[in-house]
Amino acid sequence: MDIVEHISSIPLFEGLSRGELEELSLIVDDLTVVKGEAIFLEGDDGNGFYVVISGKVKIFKVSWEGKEQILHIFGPGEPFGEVPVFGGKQFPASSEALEKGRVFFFPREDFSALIKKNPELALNLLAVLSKRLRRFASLIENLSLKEVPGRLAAYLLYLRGSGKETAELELDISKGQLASLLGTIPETLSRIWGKMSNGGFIESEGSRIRIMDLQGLEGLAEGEIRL
Amino acid sequence: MDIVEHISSIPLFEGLSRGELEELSLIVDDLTVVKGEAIFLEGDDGNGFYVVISGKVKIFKVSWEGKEQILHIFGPGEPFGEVPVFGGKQFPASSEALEKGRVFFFPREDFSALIKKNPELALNLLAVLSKRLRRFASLIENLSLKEVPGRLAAYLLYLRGSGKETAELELDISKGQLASLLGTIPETLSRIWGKMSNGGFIESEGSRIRIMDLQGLEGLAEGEIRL
DNA sequence: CGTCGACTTGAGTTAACTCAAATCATGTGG
DNA sequence: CCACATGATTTGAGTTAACTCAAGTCGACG
Repeated sequence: MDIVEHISSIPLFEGLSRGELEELSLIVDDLTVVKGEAIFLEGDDGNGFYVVISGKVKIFKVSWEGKEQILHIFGPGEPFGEVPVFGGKQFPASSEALEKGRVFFFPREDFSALIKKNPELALNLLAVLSKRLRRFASLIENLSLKEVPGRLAAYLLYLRGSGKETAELELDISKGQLASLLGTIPETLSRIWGKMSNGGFIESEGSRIRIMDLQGLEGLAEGEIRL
Repeated sequence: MDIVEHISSIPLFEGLSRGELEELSLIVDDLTVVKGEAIFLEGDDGNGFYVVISGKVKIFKVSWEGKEQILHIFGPGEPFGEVPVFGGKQFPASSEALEKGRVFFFPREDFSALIKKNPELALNLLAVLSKRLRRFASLIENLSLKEVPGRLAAYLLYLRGSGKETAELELDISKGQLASLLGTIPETLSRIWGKMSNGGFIESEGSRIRIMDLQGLEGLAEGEIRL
């Protein structure tokens, strides 16, 4: 597929003219990434931002002892690493490809110019950042105010919501990564997963999950009930 | 002081023409708040955003059991509650005045129109949201990857940074609120505060703090050393 | 079929929590 | 100006969710 085609299908660029899209296609850097490849590290200077074209990318922080907390997992069409473009300074977290894929890089300068000419684009960006703030607020709530069972329940409900609202779910990341996303470790996640299964809340086989007690999960997520 | 004066001194509105500032002054809602007054609640529809003129405002979430996590504390000149303006939907958290003060409210519609005409304003907003994402990333890191002593040390270093880099600090919120900001409870904070004092990291008397061992605090914040 | 990484299970430890009570601080009415 | 009420902070004792370390077990792939 042509680069312009890819760019035009990025939601962030909705509303741009054909000419602008072509202009963008000239300044974009088309990157191929392999599984586990670092895209940028916390503290690096951010001279532009990225958009996932294919594959998945995680944004994360690592503690002194090596524990990892995933902030985001982005898929095709989603921009990432925009903070330094507007906030100046460095990337607040690191980024790594979860699987082989393709990523576009847009240099800051050219992009900034485009924003000034396109209020529409600025609005799209504001919407993207707002959505991200929302996600962070929710993550903070999970980490600070919920126990791990509640976080897991909330995640399963989130997965369901983004799908067709069926009881059948497919976990699209490894359990190890899920643990990191929920702010815990694989051992703890595994134990709680087990309890949720015996508890009759879910049934699972590998990454395939079936929600058996939706109300129960909601109760867990809210903290009303416990495992 | 005249309303236009107040508005013109808000960093977010830097770059607006006199005419635009006056236009804003006509649509603004000038609110007086008392200590403890709720400004909006999580889930409320957001039909505009706010700017603190005087006093302090906290943005927070509350758990089922009543534990509170403060997301932000804003002072004069700082905007808050902008997420629903760009992201649609409701406020992701609640807001309450920490002390008697004054708050301006800007209705969404009029403001949106202004953005479209002012790329400058949009850029300012993007910078504000970016800064906020940074703060959240740091909060998430603290909650997930640091223990309470590390969070407290990081907070003290942050306080110092925003001041004149002296060893003398003034805690401008109650310890109870600080506990909530650090994702813990007053009892735990008190105990750790005590340990930091005996440990020779700080000396304190009420809200007045003196940093006695800067390197030690940095070590604590990084997780290299422990109490 | 063996190897490697992912996941699970077991045992023990610990940071931080809950509940309860004492102490301190501040501001107000008498 | 004092005595008390109210809220903030501290201290004590006990509990617990989640962690660490260690040892399997499972599963996919070369």
